[in-house]
Amino acid sequence: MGVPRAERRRRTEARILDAARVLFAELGYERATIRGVARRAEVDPALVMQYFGSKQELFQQAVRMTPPADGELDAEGAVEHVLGSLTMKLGELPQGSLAMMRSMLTHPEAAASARQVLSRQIDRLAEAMPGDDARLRAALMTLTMLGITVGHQLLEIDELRGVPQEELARLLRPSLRALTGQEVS
Amino acid sequence: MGVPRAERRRRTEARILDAARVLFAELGYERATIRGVARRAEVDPALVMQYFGSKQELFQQAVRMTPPADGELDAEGAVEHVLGSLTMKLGELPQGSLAMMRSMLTHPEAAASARQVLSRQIDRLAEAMPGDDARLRAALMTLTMLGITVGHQLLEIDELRGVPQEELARLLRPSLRALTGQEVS
DNA sequence: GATTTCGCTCAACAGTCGTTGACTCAACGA
DNA sequence: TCGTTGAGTCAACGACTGTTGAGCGAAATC
Repeated sequence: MGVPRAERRRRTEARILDAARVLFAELGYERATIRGVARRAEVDPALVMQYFGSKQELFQQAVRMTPPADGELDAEGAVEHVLGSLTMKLGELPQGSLAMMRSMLTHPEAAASARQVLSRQIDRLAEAMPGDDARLRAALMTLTMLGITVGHQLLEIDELRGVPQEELARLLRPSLRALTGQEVS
Repeated sequence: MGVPRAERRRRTEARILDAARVLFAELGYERATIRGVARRAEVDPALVMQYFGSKQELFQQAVRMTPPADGELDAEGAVEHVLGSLTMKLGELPQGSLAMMRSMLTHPEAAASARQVLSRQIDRLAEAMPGDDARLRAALMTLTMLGITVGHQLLEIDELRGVPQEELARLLRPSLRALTGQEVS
């Protein structure tokens, strides 16, 4: 089989990264082992080290993702933007995001990464919202979605199993809208 | 000093349990070690095993808590009940709850325990809410609070740091109320 | 006061983990 | 064709973990 060396290398590296994402997402940073990743990628554990240097760097590479391009939003667009992230999440939330979320409570590096992602989202929402406590309300919106995503994707709460994303969006829209508007004392 | 044997035993056991709760809450199940718990309780690691049998049982004992007694609730009381759990949580959320939450995404046993606690809360809220999708809306309310608690207590999101609980309750009340009421198609 | 009980410690075992260095062998460039 | 590079493997090290059994010494029992 005439597979060039560079190509082979790229494929194996990708296979390792995919395996790492799956295991980190399923088990979290601690329980996922280099040996397990290697076994799933059909590769020797030492090769994982040779390519990624350490378990820590493997995790960072597996979790790294491109931040979504941002445009301007108004208050109403903010609600739909948050609900949109829900829609994406209920479909095929990227394995890397799941890996980050799975470990964010127990692995310091994952926690830092999660804080950064959430902070970016909060910034974006706050710009679109009136009032001086806009950041606080934006944070509450973001954490609301975090809770629902955690409950659905990671804890697999029964009540959310198999509920179509449109219905969730429909139920959540008034609730999120209430966090957007400026209250009257 | 004449401290009776039974009393001494009880004190040491309590010291170990307290240490376990703190470490499980700070580090999660995996990173918290029997040796670490023993060191913090100023005791030999073997004693922890002798008293609790295994790390798993130590965790269960540390996390076990008495479910709050439940009375009747109406739809409006449900919102205040959820907000009340927030109030408690922002003050001195018991170390055992923090330990459970910290590990719920990475430790299967903690996940099961969390599901049970959340399920109980969902049941309680659903009874107080009208409509056939009451359980779903109750789940969304519960997960909303979970997200905010996680963000505040475990991820320590900057935006929530030092915000008085009354203001959080004030901002969240309309949002939660929107999840309670029956929508008109 | 002698004996038993038991809270507690000490030292070690077995397993798993991340990580490393020496090695094999096929693809590559001259 | 020959030497070189580099993808990939093998076996092992050292550290850390949960867990165990033997033993010590003071409190309890008679």
